[in-house]
Amino acid sequence: MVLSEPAERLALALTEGGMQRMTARVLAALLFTDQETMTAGDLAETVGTSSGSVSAAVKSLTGVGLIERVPAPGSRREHFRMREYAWATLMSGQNRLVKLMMDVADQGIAAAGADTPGGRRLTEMRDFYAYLWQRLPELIDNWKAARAGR
Amino acid sequence: MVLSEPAERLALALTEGGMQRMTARVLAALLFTDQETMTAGDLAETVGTSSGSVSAAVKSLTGVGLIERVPAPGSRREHFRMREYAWATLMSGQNRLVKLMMDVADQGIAAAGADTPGGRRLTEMRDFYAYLWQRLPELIDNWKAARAGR
DNA sequence: CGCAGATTTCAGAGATCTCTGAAAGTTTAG
DNA sequence: CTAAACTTTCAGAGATCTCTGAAATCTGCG
Repeated sequence: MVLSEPAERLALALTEGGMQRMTARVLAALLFTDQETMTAGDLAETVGTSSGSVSAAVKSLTGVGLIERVPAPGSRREHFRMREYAWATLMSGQNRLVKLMMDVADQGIAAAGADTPGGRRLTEMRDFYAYLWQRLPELIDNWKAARAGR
Repeated sequence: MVLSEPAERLALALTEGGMQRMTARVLAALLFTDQETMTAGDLAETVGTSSGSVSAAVKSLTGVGLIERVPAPGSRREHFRMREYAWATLMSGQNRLVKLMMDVADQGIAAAGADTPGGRRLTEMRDFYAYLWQRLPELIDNWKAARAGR
């Protein structure tokens, strides 16, 4: 078993968004598979990589909430699958960056003084990210609500 | 002249968001300066880097619309400054990635078939990014409108 | 308790990316 | 047109990141 060409293309897109290459390929495998869940062995075979890389990838993907371990009674292997709302979760994670931008802008204003040319530029920056920080969660919640209500 | 500590911190945040280190530091210099504009020489001195790195950085920043060349009559040097709505522009640029995700998901559905387990996962993905693709531009336009109306 | 299968860790090889500095190119004043 | 000031390009050094594979660890069955 090997990753299909569309799966590789999707992995590449995730990589552009900042995800590690192998992590993205493992996620693509879990997204495209026709099975309900995949074991670490399945993933290594599909992606064509070492067990070590798969271990690192599932650790990272589990950490950000994109996939989950599935209890598999009677098997000694771990099973994984994508979580519900994985993409909304991924987007929410990006929100951490928005907060960071807001914070560094605030620190800059404090250091430079609001009434300097630099302070004015930083204020525009801070206001923009504060706006996003308020609106992005609403946007994502609306999506979840719309989806749940179908 | 050297980059202040808050400026370095801001550059680091931009780096986390995917911007090159030197590019981020040049942008931070233009953001924090008390001058109206800076020349390539100013930037090299402030950031403490080579002329080559500054050249690459301003090329990249100009390309994505974050800064602009300012005509400077009577000077043989180029002057740069941050553009208005730079942060909104940066955000709009990220939208390209949203579109890409939508497209690769669509290609996946076409390849896998909508009625397979993989196809269903891909459909959820496609729908989510299609939603963002519609909503993010609205969000940014609203910001611009609110800002212009002050 | 001990073993077999499965997973995780980690050091080092290899690949990739970034930065520098010098040479080439460009622009404007004289 | 020439020269001086400034900017851009680019090859290679250096730094950083990623992946592999083998050893160590873990898990659950007999």
